Amino acid sequence: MITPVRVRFAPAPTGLLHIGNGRTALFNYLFARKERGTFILRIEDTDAERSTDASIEAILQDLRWLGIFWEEGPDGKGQNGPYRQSQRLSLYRDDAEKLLGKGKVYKCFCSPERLESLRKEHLSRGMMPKYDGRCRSLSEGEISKLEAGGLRPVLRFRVDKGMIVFEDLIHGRMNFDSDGIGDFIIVRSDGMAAYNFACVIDDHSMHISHVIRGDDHLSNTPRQILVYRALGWEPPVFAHHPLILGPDRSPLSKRHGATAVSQYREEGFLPDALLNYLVLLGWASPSGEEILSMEEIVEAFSLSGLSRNAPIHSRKKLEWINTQYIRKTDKDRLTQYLLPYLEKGGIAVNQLDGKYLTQICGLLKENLFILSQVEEYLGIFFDEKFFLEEEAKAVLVAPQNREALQTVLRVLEGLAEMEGDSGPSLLTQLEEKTGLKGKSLYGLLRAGITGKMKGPELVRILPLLGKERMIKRLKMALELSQLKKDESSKFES
RNA sequence: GGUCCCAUCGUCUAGUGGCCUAGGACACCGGCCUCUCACGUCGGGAACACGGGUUCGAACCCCGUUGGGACCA
Repeated sequence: MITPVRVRFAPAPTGLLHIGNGRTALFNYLFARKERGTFILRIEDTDAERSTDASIEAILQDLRWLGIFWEEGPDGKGQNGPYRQSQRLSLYRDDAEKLLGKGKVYKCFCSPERLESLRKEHLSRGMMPKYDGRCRSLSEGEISKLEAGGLRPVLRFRVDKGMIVFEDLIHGRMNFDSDGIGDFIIVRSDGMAAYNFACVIDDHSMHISHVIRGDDHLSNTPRQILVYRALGWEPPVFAHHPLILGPDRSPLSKRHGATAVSQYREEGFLPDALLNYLVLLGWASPSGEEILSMEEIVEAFSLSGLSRNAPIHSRKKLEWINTQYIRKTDKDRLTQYLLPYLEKGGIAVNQLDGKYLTQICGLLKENLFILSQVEEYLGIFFDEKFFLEEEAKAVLVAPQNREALQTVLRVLEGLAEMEGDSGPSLLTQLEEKTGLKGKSLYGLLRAGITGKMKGPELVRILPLLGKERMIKRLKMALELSQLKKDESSKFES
C-alpha cells in the first residue's frame, strides 16, 4: 500500500514569518496539493525564552494571507495533536525514557566549562570539536552519586560507528560517516527535548511522510535518522532545499531590507505575486512561463525540479511580478486592495462616491508596482492632498507660459461640465486656442492641474477632475505666476 | 578545524555527452510609441569559476583547486 503523503511546516514562533520560511511552507504546501496529501502546521516553541503567542498569531495570519492553508494545526484542526511542542513535553519524556532503558542514550554530567575547554582543545589541535564520551560508561553507582550531589544530567545519544545513508529528493544520495558526529544531546539538563529529538518524535507521531525543509538541516538529518533507528521507526523521505541569500551571498537578513512576509504585505505586494516570486527562486516551470497561477504551479511543480544552489533575493524581480499581478487585477477588486492605503494617506474613503473611487483606482493601476505607491498620486484626485512639486512650479512661473495659462482658464470657464469622454475634445480645443501643442501644452496642463510632472494619462485624468477643480488649480497657478512676475519686476527697478 | 552542500549572463534559471557559435526572464543600455513616468514593442551588451582527466566529442561524467554556504560548540 502507498503511504499517504503528509507534510509539515514547523516554524519557531520567535518573530515574524520570514520570506525564506514562507518559501519552505510554500514548497510543502505545493507538494501536498500536488500529491493530494495533507499539510500540517506545527509550532516549535520549545524555546520558551523567545517564543511568544503573538508571534504564533502573526505567523498564522501571514500564512492565511498568503493563501497557504493547513489541514491540521494549532488552531484546533486535526487528530494528531497537540501541534505545539510546548504541549508535547510528556511525549518526549516517555521516548527518552525508552531510549535510556534500551541503553541507546546515557546520562552525561559534564559541565559546560569542561565542554567548552574540550572544544577549544580540539580546535587548537586541528581536530573536530566533538564530545569525547567521558560519561559514556558511567556505572550506576557513579550516576547515583553524581545525582545525589545535585547535578542534573543531559541525555546523550550513543553514536556507534557506521555510515548513514539516505536518499534526498533534491540532492540525491547522501552519505555521512557517523565518525563525524559526536554523541549529541537529546534532552537538556532542564529536561527540555533538544531539536533533533523533539523533531523526530513529532514527525513520527504525526505520520509525516516527507520532510521538506531548508538546507540548514541537512547535517542534522543523519542524527535524526539515528534516533528513528534507535526507536525502531522508519524515517520519512527527506528533501532539503537551499536557503535564500542576500545580494552579498550571506543569509538573507534584515540588513538586506525587508525580510518578513508582513512587511511585503504592508508595502502592497499581492499575496499571489509574492508566492509566484518565491516559487521562482529555485524552480522554473517546464513551459518557461514565469507568471503562473497557483493551479498552474501545482500542476507543474516537482521537488526534484528544485535547484540545488542557493538563490539570491531580487527585489526588482519581485516588483516586476507584482506589477504583472496588479495589472491583471480588475478595478473593483483593486479598489478594495487600495482602500487601506488611501485611508492611510488621509482620505476619508467611506465618504466618497464608490464609482469615482473605482475609476481612480482603475486609472492608477497602470502606474503602480506596489499598492502603497497610491499615496504618491493622491494629490491629483484629492484637493486636501494637492500640492505643486518644485518642477511643476518652475514650469508654471515661466513667463512664456503665463498667457497660455490665462487662455486655458478662459476656455475652461466657458465650458459646460465635463463628460466622461470629453477629454480629447477639450484638449483639441485648447490646442487651437493657445496655439500650443505637444509637450509645451501637455506639460503645462499637467503641471497646473496635477501639480506633478508625471502620472497617468492626462486625457483620462481631466474628466475625473471636472471643470471646477481644474479652474481652481489653474487660478492658483496663475497667482503664483503673478507673484513671480511682481518679484522680478521689483528686482529690475 | 572537521563533515556536508553548492558552482551557467549582475540576478533567477533552461540545459542531464553531439540539437549550444549556450535559450528565456528580471535588471541594464538604445530605438519605436508618446504630454511625462510606467506599460507595450523592437534591438543590444552580458555567463558555462579555474586546472587536469575520461571520450571521436563535455556546460553536462571523474579528480583536484578556488570561492560561497550550512552544521558541529
